[in-house]
Parts: sequence; C-alpha cells; structure tokens
Amino acid sequence: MARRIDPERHRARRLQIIDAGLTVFAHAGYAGATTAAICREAGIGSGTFFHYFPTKDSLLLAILDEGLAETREFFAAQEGRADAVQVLLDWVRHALDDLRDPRATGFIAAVSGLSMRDDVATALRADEKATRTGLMHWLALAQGSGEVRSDLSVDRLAGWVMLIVDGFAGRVGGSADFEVTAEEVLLFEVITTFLAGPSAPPHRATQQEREEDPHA
Amino acid sequence: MARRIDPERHRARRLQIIDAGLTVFAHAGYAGATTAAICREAGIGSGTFFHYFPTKDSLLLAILDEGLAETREFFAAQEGRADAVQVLLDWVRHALDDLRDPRATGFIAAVSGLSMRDDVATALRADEKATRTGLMHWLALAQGSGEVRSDLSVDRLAGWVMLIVDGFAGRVGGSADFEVTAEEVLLFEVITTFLAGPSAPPHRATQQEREEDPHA
Amino acid sequence: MARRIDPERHRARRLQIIDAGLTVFAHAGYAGATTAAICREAGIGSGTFFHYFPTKDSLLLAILDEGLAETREFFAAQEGRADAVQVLLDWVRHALDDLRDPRATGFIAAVSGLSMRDDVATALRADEKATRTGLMHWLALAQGSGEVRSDLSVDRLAGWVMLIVDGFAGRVGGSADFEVTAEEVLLFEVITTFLAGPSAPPHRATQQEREEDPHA
Amino acid sequence: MARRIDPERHRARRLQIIDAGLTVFAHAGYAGATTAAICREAGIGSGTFFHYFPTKDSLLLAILDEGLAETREFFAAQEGRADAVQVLLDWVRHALDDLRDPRATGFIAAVSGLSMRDDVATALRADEKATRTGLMHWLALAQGSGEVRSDLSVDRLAGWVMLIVDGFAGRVGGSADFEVTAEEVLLFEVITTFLAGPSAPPHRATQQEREEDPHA
DNA sequence: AATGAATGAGGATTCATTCAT
DNA sequence: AATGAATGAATCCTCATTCAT
Repeated sequence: MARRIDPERHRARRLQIIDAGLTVFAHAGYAGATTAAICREAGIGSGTFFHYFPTKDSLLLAILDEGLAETREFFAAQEGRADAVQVLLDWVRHALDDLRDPRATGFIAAVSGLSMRDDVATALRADEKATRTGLMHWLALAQGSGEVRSDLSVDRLAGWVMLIVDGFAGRVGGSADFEVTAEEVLLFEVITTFLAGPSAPPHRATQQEREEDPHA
Repeated sequence: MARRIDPERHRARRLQIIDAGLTVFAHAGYAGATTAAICREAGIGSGTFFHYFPTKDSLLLAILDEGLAETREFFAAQEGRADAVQVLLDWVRHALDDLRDPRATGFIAAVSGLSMRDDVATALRADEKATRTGLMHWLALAQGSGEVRSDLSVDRLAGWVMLIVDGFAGRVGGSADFEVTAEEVLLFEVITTFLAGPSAPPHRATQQEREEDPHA
Repeated sequence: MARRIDPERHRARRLQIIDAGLTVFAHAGYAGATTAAICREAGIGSGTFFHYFPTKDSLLLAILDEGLAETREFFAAQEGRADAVQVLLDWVRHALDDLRDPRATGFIAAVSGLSMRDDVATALRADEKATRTGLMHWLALAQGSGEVRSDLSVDRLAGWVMLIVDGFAGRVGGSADFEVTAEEVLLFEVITTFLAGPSAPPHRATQQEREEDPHA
Repeated sequence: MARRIDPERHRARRLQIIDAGLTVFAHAGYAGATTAAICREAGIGSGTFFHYFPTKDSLLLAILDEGLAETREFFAAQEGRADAVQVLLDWVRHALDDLRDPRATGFIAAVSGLSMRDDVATALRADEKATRTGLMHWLALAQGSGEVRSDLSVDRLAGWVMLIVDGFAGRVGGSADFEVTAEEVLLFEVITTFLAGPSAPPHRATQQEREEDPHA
C-alpha cells in the first residue's frame, strides 16, 4: 500500500527549513549563508533542502512570502474594528513584536542588500504594498473622524509611518544599545505627533490631559 | 631620469577605483559585484585593482572610510557657528544631498546586508559615532538655548534624528515614487517637531505663536 | 488468502519499465534520462523502479538483453529454411522494421555513447555476435550454392552487411529527410551488389544483360 | 608596461584544451568526462579551463567546430582539380585518416549519444552539410563525365557515400578486429561499385582488366 | 508490492587573488 | 606601474539510491 502523502509533515518540514534559513540569513547575510549551513541549522541533508526548495533563492523568496502572508493576516484580523487610530498603533506594536525576534533586523539588513534583484524587489514591493494598503484604509477612516491630519494624502501618511518604523527597525539592528522596549515610547510619540499634524499636536494634548486627570 | 612614484597619480587612481566600486556595489550588491566588473567600470585590469587594494573587502572599507572622512569634514566645517539648530538642519540637508547621488541608496542597502561582518560593523559604527558625536555637540548647545527639548539626552536625540534620516534614506531607495525634493519638506517638519518635543509645537506657525506669546 | 507473488504481473511491470526506459533513453540520452523521468514515463514511483531494477545501469542492460533475445528469436524462427539469401534479406527487413520505431535510432545513438563502459560493451558485443553468428550461417549456405561471393570469409561478409545496415540506421536517426521507406530499395541494392561480389553484378537489369551477353 | 596579449599563446592553449577534451570525451564519453579529468589531461587548473571555455558544453561544440573547419579546409584544398572521382576517393581516404586517430571513433560515439541536444544537433548538421555540399560538387562533375551513375541525384549519392563511410567508422570503433588498413580495400570496392551503379559496375571492369593484364 | 521523502556523493562553475612579464 | 592569464578553494545543485511506512 502506497505511502500516503502527508501534507502536514510536508508543511512542517518546509517551515523548519524556512526557519533555519531565516536564522542563517540573519547571521551570515544572504551570500554568506551557504546551503550547507542552512541544512546544518535545519538538521537535514542537502538533498532534502533541494527537495523542498529548488534553489537557495527560492528559500529567500519563500521567507519573504511568509512575511507578506503575515502582513495580510494581520490586517485581515483587524477588519470590522471601529477604532481606526488604535488599529494603526496596533500595527506599530505588531511591527515591534517582530523586531523582538533577534533575527529580524539581521534578515531585513540581509534582504535590503539584495533589493537590486528583480525577484527580491518584487517580493519586497508586494509586502510594502500590502502594508501600505492596510494602513491607508485605517488612515482614511481616522482622517474622516478628524483624528488624523488631513493635509497629507493617506498614501503619503502611510509611507511616512512606514518610514519611521523602518528607521526604528534599522536602529534596532544597528546599535547594540537601542532597545525596542526602551525606545518604543518615543516611537509612539513621534508617530502620534506626526499623524496629528502641525496644527493640532495630539500627544501634547494627551499629556496635558494626563496632567489634569490625576486631580479628577 | 627614472620616473619617481607620483603620489598624485596614485591617489587619483585610487579614487577612480573607489568610485567604480561605489557604482558597482550600488548596482549589484556586494556579492554581486565581481572584481572583474569593478575593473571594467574603472577601466583597469584586474592586476591594477589588486595593486591598489589588497582585497575586494579593503575596497569596501575604503569607501566606508571615505564616508567617515566626509562626515568629519562636514562637522569640522561647522566649527565656530553660533546657530546650533541651523547646523543640525544643515546636517540633514547635507545628508539629503548625498541621497541625490543615485548610487547612495543602493550602496547603503548593499552595506547594510554586510553589517554582520566585524570589519564592516566597525566601520559603520565609526561613521555613526562621528555623526552622533557631531550632532550631540550642537544638540547640547541647542538644548542650552532652549531651542531643543530637554526631556531627552542629547545622545538619544541624536540617535532619533539619525533614525528618521535613515528611514528617509531607506524610502528613497525603496520606492520609485519617493522623491527627495518632494518629501524633504516633510522631513524637516518631522525632525523639527521631534526636536521641539511634545510640549512645544515646532511648526513655524506654532513657533511664531511662541515668539509672540512667550509669557504663556 | 494471502496474495501470492504474481509472476505475470511482475513481468508486465518489468516490461512497462523497460519500455519507459527505452523511450526516455531515446529522447534524452542515457545521462539525460533521470530515473525520475523514467518513473514518470512509466507511471510509477521511484521506489517501484528500484524494486524492479537495482540500478539505472541495470535497466539499460536489460533493454540491451531484450534486444539480444529478439535477435536470437529472429534467427531461431528462420531455422530450417532453405532459401539462404532470402533469410539474409529478411534479416535486413527485420532490422528496418526495428528502425521504424522512432525511438530506435535515438536509443542506438544513446548506447553508442556508452560503448566505452565494459558492461555495455559486453552487451553490445553479445548482440553483435548473435547477429553475426546468425548471418554467418546463412552466408555459408549461400556461398555453397554460389549465390554469394566466395572471395570473402562469411565472417567478413557478415561484418560488412552489418556495417551497411548500421550506417543506414545512423542516417535514419541523423537526417530528418532520410526515410526508411524511401531509401530501403537502395539499401537492398547495395547489399545485394555487395554480396554478389565484383564479378557477378546482382542487379536484375544487369543480370539480364549478362544473360543476354555472356560472350562479352 | 602592460603585458601584451599574445594571440599565439591563447590559441595554443585553446588547442591544448581541445585536444585534452577530445581524448577524455573519447575515453569516458561526454557525461563521464569530468572537467577535472579534462584539466588533468590538459595539465591545467580548473580555473584555466573556464578561462578558455565558459562551459563544458562549449568545449564540445568547439571540437565539433574544429571538425567542421577541417572539413571545409579539405574541400577548399581540392578546388580546381579535374579528376572528380579521385577527389571523391580522396575524401574517403581523408576520412579514413581521421579514423586512424584512436580517439576518433570514441569521440564520434560519444557525440552521437548527444544528438538529441539542439546545439549538438546543429553542429552535427553543419558538418554533415559541409561534407554533403562538398561531395555533391564533385559528384555532379563525375556524373557529367559519365563516371558516376546518373539514376540517383547527387544529393542522394552523397548521402549514401557518407552512410557507408559512417558505417565503416562505426565498425572501427565497435569491433577490435576491424582494422582500417585491412578493410579499406573493401570500402573502396563498395563505394566504387555503388557510384558506378547497377548498369555499369566499374570495379568489375577494373578487375577483369587486371585478370587480363598479367598476360600482357 | 508500492511509495516518495530523505540522503549525500559528485560535478560544473564562479571568482578573488597571485604572479610572470 | 600595469596587465591579464592562471589558479583552486568554495559553493550550488543534481540525481541515483535507500528505507520507513
């Protein structure tokens, strides 16, 4: 009787290799990550690797795809919420959670060194578009309720929020003394201030409220 | 009349190779940049390349050194100025000018993929430290004159200014529709707002208000 | 009621794989024929393949053995015939029929590229020896009845008949515009002429002339 | 002062590698010929090999090209001759000389196993077309002078002469006891008889003359 | 018997680097 | 100083074969 194909097992192995790839890419960079090292990390033979991924490149793209899927899942999970601004901040929190995986920044750095490659660029664009689209939806709502500045298009707002978060991610990877937990407060301040816009700084208002609140 | 070694000529050739390296690294990434391609770009033979740089790595480090030197030159040129805040903004302008070289973002991306390597990390840290030190000097002055928020250390302020500028640089490289010239206004807004801090709205209009309403 | 091993079924599967091997070897050459491709062609899993043949090599040798068996069958079927020359020509016809299988020439070409391997060389020699032996028998009879030239040994005659047929087979595979059906007439002419020998023109027209002009 | 590019040296090295390739392909077949073995045979490092030939395939094609060039040279050297039939027989002699290189038949066998590959097929077709064209020229002349049968087109005649020579070449490689020198007489007989055609066997005439001559 | 996931030896190819000229 | 031919270590990948189910 034929051995049944077990999709569970296949998917598990695949994720195991993806995880190993993430680890080794993050530690050694893409070029420095030999398939042998990835196999060692995954605890498999080289043949098995190529049984699951036709090329080393395809593993990279699979990881990027996984990231895209995660992004989509995040936004799909927010559907139906009413507090647009909180969704935006939750996305930032979500991004920060990713950054707590010590491999994240290394991987991001490794991939950014490959952005001249068409396949990588396409995958990166897909991820960034999914994020941008997701953010724009809530930014539009927040603009509608007056919680977010209206002097900039939602597209531009989304881009700038991502810009700030990306810059933050770069620091996390770059400086050893830049800790997510220690710096996240400031991140929220900067983003909130930015979204409030020049004429009605919300963060300041919030702080004032706080100062006034204790007496209440 | 034996021809003496001409240091001028030597330095010119060296710069020529550095320039070619910058171009090819930016276009192809570090691993994708073969020494052969760099030689072609520089219009020299491979032997000549290794006459000037012992290894491909050393060329990369030389480029990074060049960047460090430029950073130091910038700050050296500001010495003696009295308008601290303007110096800070001039540094941002200076960084933006660098980004107008189309190779800049590609090179930055290429290098960030190598940050796990000790030699590269050291060079990057040196550059970032020079910048940070330079900024901190003027931030301290600006704090002293009350033009910059004092709730954060100059170290942290410097880090965050760099964070924002780095995030900006990442966008310039990443999205084709993110133009330096179109977006720089917003960059200045974000940085100015950040430096002003939550309690002091930085926007010009806001600043004018401040000047008019110092007693409040 | 334990299922007994079914030799019929086993033999059928074996032939199915042999047939697939012939097809794929012919299309892709020996090295280019992956066991995976053969399995696909045969509609079986790789495990099944190695259940029937211990190695890819052994499949090749089995195909060659099959050819040898066929050769032997052919000559066994001729036993007892009296018309030696016709048997020889029937063998040519038989060889031509083989060539009508479009896979034949591809397979022959593939195998000839392996003739430096001892096992293949041995198998090829066995086939060629069976053919040669078969032909020699009838050539000897034909020589005895004066229908075939006697200035050459039967061994040499057999070799040359095979040489011509092999050359013909090579053309069938090599040129798209060399059709078996169109060219076989000439093949019979050349072989007949060769077997008749220099002193006895074999072509019918020529023979008629001869009969009419015996004094010349 | 720059090292001068020495085209002589380059061509010599190239031929050296081609020669080694011919040897190893003939001995081991194409797939069995590792680039390492070719380099060992040529006495060079693997890097040098790929300095002269971008791929192992390209070496094979270069060898085939060399064969094509040789074919063209042969026919170019015959230009202006008046004895068409002798030119044809000289071509056969030329082909036999090639076969005296013990590597020739092995190489031919190796290549015929690759004829399903487009690049190889194209190269083989080019060689065969050059030969065919060359032969057709002299066959036409010989037909004009009545020395060669006219019941077949020159195209077909050329194909059949090549068929017979190819069959001969196959035997040289296949059987250890098929010696060029011992068998070439018969080759000339078969070809001459074939070209004379059924109605006027020229070889027979010649033999009759011989038989009559001794008495003269 | 049948399957296909897992394996790893083997091989083509790349490319930084050396060195004779 | 300048060159580019020569080098070989290092790496990705293929594919015949094994084996647990």
